[in-house]
Amino acid sequence: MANLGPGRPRLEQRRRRGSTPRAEILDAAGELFTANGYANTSTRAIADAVGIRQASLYHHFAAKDDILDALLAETVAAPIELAERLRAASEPVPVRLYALALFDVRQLCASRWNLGALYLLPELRTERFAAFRLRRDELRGHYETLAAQVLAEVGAVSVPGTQLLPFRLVETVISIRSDEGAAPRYAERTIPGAVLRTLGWPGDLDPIRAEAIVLLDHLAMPNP
Amino acid sequence: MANLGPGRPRLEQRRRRGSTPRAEILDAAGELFTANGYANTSTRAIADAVGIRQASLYHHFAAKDDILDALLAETVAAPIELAERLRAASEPVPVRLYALALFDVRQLCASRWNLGALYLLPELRTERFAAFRLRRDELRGHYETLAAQVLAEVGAVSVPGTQLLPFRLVETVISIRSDEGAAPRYAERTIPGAVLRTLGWPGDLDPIRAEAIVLLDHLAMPNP
DNA sequence: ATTATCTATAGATCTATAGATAATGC
DNA sequence: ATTATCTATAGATCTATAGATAATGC
Repeated sequence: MANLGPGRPRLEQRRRRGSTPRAEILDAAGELFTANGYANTSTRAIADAVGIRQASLYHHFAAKDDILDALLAETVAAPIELAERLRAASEPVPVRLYALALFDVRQLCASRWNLGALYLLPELRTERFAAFRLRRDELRGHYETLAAQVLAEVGAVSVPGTQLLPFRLVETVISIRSDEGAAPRYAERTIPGAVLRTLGWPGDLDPIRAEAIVLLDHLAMPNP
Repeated sequence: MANLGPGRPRLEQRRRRGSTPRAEILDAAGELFTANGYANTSTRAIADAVGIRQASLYHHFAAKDDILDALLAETVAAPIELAERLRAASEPVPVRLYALALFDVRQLCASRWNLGALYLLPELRTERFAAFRLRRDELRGHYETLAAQVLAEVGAVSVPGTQLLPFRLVETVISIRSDEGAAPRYAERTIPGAVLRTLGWPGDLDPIRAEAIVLLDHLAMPNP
């Protein structure tokens, strides 16, 4: 009801999740980019979905690609933050890797839009998105470090490149969710478990999972 | 040199791989769609890359999405054909699943363009691509059937959804290749191996791999 | 004065169609 | 006659900028 704050009033009512115009724009753009594609989504379509004029977008974002960049940054911030906290944790490495995978899978499943589907956009290869690529590389690095430690613990001779699979396995949630329309309930058990299995971890997964859940609770990551 | 066949001569020389105009167009479109995105690639850009006028494309394809459809169809035809032949094979199930994964990974690594990156295009959700989606579902079904048989053989209590992972694991080649610019050499050993490991297959992978390679040789699939 | 919106528009596209033209093939 | 190309263009976009307007806040 209230149209608080300064500025000329909108012609249309607020309709989007988010308390600031910026958040409203990101919500609309997230929906449209994932539903219709980045290049196919016009700034006019975003503005229409928010209920403002096309030109008004440019008060909040200097260009269309700044909207994409903001959405992408949100997708990696929390898992990177968690991975950094996990470095200081004293739990066994398999528990820490399981916790990272579980947290990431949960976020990929539960996020309002399947933004991970944007990772393959050719636009991300341009200089404009170099910073985002570095952030995603950070996250990938955390996965690879933990995976290499698990491999070392298991001690079996492992096939080259095996430590790269956990990160990729977790991101299969993106294509599963894209193909099935929603992420299936079993993903958050199956995929973190498969992460340890591909590394040759032979033990029972249930206690690892239980420890990982407690650990996540302790680290108190804001749930997505 | 020769400009054989009927029709008005081109203004520019042939420069694309492919002996027919159709093949030349698909080669150019494959490059441009994967490098710059489908929506970002104009029919003019494809025509320029082939060395013909924009309008001349429409003699070979009725619309832009027909070009995409033709490219996509090529990516699933060979693995589906192989999967069908594998049903009649007498080798143990793990060998057959390994063979399918190995063949598919090899094709995804070696194909001239990383066309799998187009699977996440929002355009594919439209009615226009319903036939392609069905074909890809066929391939996924073959993976799931073989995976379920391996799970049954292994006999361990498995986590729900585990039989869906092999198909997804194989397709991680697409994002690996997209991120690294090329598919790494170890993918064709690591990924088929990981497929069996996620299903709980406990044995030595080397003999399975050797049998799978012989099997592929026998089935004489045209190499991509 | 500052802020968030609005209206209007420049300049650059893009897809697909209509119809002409220049080869080969019968 | 058939085929593959060509030229020309309609009609529909799209992003970003310039500048006006209507609120709040000092």
